[in-house]
Amino acid sequence: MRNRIQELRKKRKVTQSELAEAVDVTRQTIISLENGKYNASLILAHKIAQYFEMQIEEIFIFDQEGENIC
Amino acid sequence: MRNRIQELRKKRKVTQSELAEAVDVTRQTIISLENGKYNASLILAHKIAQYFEMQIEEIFIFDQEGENIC
DNA sequence: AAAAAATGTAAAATATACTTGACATAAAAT
DNA sequence: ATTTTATGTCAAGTATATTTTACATTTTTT
Repeated sequence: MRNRIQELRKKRKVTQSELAEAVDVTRQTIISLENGKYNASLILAHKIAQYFEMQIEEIFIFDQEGENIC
Repeated sequence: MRNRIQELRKKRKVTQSELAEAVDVTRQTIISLENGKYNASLILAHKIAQYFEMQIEEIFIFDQEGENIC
């Protein structure tokens, strides 16, 4: 699963700190999400989607149906 | 945050075990989600949404903007 | 009414999301 | 060129999601 956070954030010229504060998490969390360290929780995903005024599915991309790693 | 899993599941006459298997989690997880014990992860929310052929936001309801408990 | 299927509870274990703090480097501003 | 602002890394700690197992209760089927 990948996400378009960094892309959207830069497009709107918003800083990691600003986004972090807006959605009420640490800057560290934003960094980790942008760099694919882990996935956002549903609540955080929702807050981020609201911030960008988009649907969750437009920001978080769940490619190839079978999400298998094997 | 509440969800419509149980409602949708019953409407389609599908059992907890069946849904659990379909989205690849334990029956326990479905029970806990339906009974509001905790929130689904983003990936699970997505799998469930796909199962019901709906958008995540149509199934998981994030009421009153300020999600504050205080 | 008895058997079977579906739902629920509880607790311990593991996995993953998120925080905190301290420090390093890159980019932008003065 | 040097200060400031933005981005990144690392590690340890806390919180929350998910699994596993075993058992209890309710609902449905026969």
